[in-house]
Amino acid sequence: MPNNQFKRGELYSFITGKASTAIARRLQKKFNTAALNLTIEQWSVLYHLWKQDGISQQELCNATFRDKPSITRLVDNLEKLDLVKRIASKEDRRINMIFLTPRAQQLQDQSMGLATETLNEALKTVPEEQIEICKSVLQIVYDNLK
Amino acid sequence: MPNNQFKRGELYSFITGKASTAIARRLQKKFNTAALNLTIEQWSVLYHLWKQDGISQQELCNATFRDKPSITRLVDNLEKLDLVKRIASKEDRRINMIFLTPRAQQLQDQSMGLATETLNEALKTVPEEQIEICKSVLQIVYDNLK
DNA sequence: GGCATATAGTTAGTTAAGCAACTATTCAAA
DNA sequence: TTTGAATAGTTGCTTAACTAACTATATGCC
Repeated sequence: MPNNQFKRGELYSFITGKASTAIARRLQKKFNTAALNLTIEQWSVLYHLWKQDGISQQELCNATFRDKPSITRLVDNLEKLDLVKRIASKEDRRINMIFLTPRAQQLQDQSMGLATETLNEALKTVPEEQIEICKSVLQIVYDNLK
Repeated sequence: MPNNQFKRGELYSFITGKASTAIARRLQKKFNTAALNLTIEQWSVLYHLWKQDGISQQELCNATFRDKPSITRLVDNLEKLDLVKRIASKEDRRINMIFLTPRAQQLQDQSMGLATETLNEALKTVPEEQIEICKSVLQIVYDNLK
């Protein structure tokens, strides 16, 4: 396998993910400006609960690509913020089912709007077909390493 | 601005950067397996010092897209590992110039080889021209938000 | 039934990021 | 020349990530 396939700067950008970092920072700023009092990581958990409420912590791990301790603490903090509740499953008492509170349900439209707005700003000058190619490359990268 | 330009899954991947996260995790595992005792973040600082030794902490902030406290603490930890030294500038005593130790100079070839190897694994099934398009899109995203 | 194994989640310890507030030094303008 | 602003770096606080070790529950095999 050739060791000189990448020029240095390219290598660095791919590994450090400065584009996605920039997107996350911009979205966090919008959250702060809107006084949402929500981190991007917390939002990423709510994101999956808005799709499907009442899933287990393990399912949140899979959905958000995080390990179990990370989800434990994110759920801890979301509980403190009165955004989710842990409810023990009756069929399997090892499992916590995570449910949105009414407070969290209210955040969906506003925060998803800000996320869409951020992506529109990030991609406003990029042709649609290049976005598709970029997405597919990133998906392949993820699949290759998973 | 249209609020429905992105499907949900696409939005999420762009914001959370799961591809670059996967690359960083894979590289970290290679570092650990090779007993390099180095975090990806520490490596990213050394990366710029290998290009140019003896730059200031502020220049490291710009190069690595980190804020000043982050660099302060990364340099703290790199000093503890005997990988860099802070040397106060004689022209401007506010400035710390950061210099690689011989120990850090020895890490360059091995760690850069592992980084290249990781990218080759990540991108092995992706045509060259799609990699170029992906890179350019990510650069535009960064520029749009900077 | 009982024991080994797997699974769900938690806790502890280290590293790192972001923000705000702070010190020290330099520079520039009155 | 002194005073105010800008710059370089540090510290404290909170949130989050990863690893390893842990508890509790469930499952499956004998």
